[in-house]
Amino acid sequence: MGRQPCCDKVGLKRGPWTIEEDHKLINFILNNGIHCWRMVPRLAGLLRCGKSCRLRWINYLRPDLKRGGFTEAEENEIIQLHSRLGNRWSKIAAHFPGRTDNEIKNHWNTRIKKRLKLLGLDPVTHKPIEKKGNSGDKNETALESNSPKGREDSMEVNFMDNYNYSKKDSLGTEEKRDKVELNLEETNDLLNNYDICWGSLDFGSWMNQETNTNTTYSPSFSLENSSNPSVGESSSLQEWVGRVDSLLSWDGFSYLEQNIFFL
DNA sequence: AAACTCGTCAACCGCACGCAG
DNA sequence: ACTGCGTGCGGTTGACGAGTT
Repeated sequence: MGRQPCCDKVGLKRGPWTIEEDHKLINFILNNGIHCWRMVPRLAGLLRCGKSCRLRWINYLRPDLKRGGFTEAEENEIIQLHSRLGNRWSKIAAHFPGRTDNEIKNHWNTRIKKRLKLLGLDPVTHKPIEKKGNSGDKNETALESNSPKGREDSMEVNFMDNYNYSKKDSLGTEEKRDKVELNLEETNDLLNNYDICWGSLDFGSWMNQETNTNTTYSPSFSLENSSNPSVGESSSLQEWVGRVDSLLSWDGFSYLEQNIFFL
């Protein structure tokens, strides 16, 4: 007999999560921990499957998530780890506290892969791509280098620098570079705001206390072993939820506050 | 202004794995 | 050893916004 589906999909909601759903999930997990993902949606009053809840929590709602773009140092480390580990994203993510495997995978597929190709490196083998002399050859790199500028860049980059990116970006203009740096500044401002919100609560230690787990970061973060937050901690949890509310502009959900489990 | 293209990333799918019975 | 279940993982999809024509 075939394997049972992870959930009964009939009547379940799919697609992007609403703020209300997020709120419900966060409140439920903070109050009850996670003992069985399959039960979470039902107990939390969500029309989602357990898998979807797990994914949402791990990739987006987890309080210890690090937000914002990857730094160049992080990118370089990802590349080095990928050369050793291959597409084992969860293993790679284990080296980046606050980053998820999904995030790293996405970043790899959308950014790093292209940069490596521009550098003349095969993103799979991490070795220089052999130039195929035949004009008929149409590998991806060749296609991406179709533009004169693309070719120019790949020529001028010394790929044996081993992942030390050229000072110029793929477009090769200082103007573009300035733009990127500007955006980074904006991002940093945003991150600072995040730090203000998240940072005042020592979530790392709270998590460790709650989970009684090892001190090393696990990308497969789970509250499975956690007991319910004790009464003494509920105030800081409330504080956190309050901050989350303001952070995510959950103005429209104040009514939920009245129904929050631990109030 | 509309149509189209492209890049990004959240979310889904299905298989693999580990564990308990 | 086998089976069933819950979870983890990696590949893939599709919605959406930004940029371009």
